[in-house]
Amino acid sequence: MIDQLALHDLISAEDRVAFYELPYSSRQFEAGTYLLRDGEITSHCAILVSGIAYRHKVTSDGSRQIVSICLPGEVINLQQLYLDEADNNVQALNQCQISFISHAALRRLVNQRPSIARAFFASTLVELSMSREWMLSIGRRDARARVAHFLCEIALRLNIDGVPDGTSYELPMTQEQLGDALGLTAVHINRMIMGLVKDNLITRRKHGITIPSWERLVQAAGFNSRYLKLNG
Amino acid sequence: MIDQLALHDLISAEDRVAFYELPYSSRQFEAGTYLLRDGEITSHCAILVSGIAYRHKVTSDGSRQIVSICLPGEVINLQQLYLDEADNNVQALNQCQISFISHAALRRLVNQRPSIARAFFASTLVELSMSREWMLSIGRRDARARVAHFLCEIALRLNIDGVPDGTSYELPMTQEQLGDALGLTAVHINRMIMGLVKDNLITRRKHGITIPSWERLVQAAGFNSRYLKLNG
DNA sequence: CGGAATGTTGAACCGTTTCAAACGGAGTGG
DNA sequence: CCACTCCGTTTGAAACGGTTCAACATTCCG
Repeated sequence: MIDQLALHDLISAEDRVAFYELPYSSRQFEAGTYLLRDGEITSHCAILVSGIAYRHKVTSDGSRQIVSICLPGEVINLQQLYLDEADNNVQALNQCQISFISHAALRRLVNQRPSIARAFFASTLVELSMSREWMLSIGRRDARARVAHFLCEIALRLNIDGVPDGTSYELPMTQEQLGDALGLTAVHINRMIMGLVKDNLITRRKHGITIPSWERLVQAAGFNSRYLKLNG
Repeated sequence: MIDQLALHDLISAEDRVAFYELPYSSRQFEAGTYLLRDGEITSHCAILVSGIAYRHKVTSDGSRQIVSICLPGEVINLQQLYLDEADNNVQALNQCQISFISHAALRRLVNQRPSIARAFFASTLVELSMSREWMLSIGRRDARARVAHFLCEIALRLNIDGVPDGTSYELPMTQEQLGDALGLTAVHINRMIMGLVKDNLITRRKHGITIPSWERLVQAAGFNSRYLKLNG
């Protein structure tokens, strides 16, 4: 099943059927395995059907920056459909199910069906928009707001219709990974999370996050959901 | 003239002609004027024909992050072709000439000509790739490497065939703007630039940057051009 | 159960910021 | 042509946010 592909509302029912009829294969990957490797040249597009993954890059002296979180429905390596080599890595955070569709088949479909091309284009534009907001976070928000903002973003992307007070979700990331995502140290992430818990902006159980008051967390984060383009 | 649109090599000669025949209008903008405003809904795509601009976002408490530099050939607001509202600002750094093409005309063309759709898609993917590297800079490189890396990127984007030693270019940015681009303070930018000059990694005259040794600057920056996808 | 990975806490340190003051160049008006 | 102002650059000193290192607690997992 590749139902979860976020084809937005831009795609017609007929085109959706055409998409679903493409031949594909499916595989499971354990937490920690690479779904895409820097330097790799792929022949298939990989769609994340279930699970969570992260995309990261590494500097020449070895420090790592996570540049995005991949949620179900996203094509992990759309870039390689038109640009040759991958310049980033994608790694599974928990058990991930991936569907593969050959570049050839997808290119053919995209050339024949403008509405599908448009859907891919739009999803890439949203990704670009998210990465701009991510830059704003890393560059200009202090550590506390950065963590809060990240938690807001994930909450909303997992609950696209809104985040009622008391919403909780699983965030299968270590504090080290959070640090790499937000340009901070694991130690400092820990202190910030502790702070958020102390101020009752979130509560935790293992990797489960609960948000008692969406409004207060949004306030602490300076979060504005507009950049996620959720409402078509 | 909208010749400079970076349509890559992906587009056929025939399609290029079709593109150039689209009706468009052209205008000049002074340094400092907004070419795109947060919240704006546009009916035309704007192509930067000459001049340099920057794209930025602002946090809820007013600090600014520049998220990309726009060079000639780029479509400034491609995002608004498929997503409604702009969520970022674009401002001219020097005198800019902009060509406008209506969304309607461009959509029609893109629907009819897959190779043009592909070119826009590819250029968006490159922009995404650049923004990922930018995140890596802001998140994980120290101030000196960040400045050096930025100077490398601009040098290479302006001289896509390579940067021979002694290359120089105009960078019409204040140190405050550089700070906003790199997530630093104007004061600290100044110290870092001073340091680069002292170590003879760059020389300056007003806003002109000269690179005596590309290799040494690349070394200081930890720069790898791969993410720019310059070679098709 | 035992060992490794992750989370927590404290203290010292350091890169960057902040604040403040001086400097230089470009443009303006007298 | 000089005096004045404005904006951006330069420099110094103090303060701060986040890092580093190190030790210990906890959870995870075979």
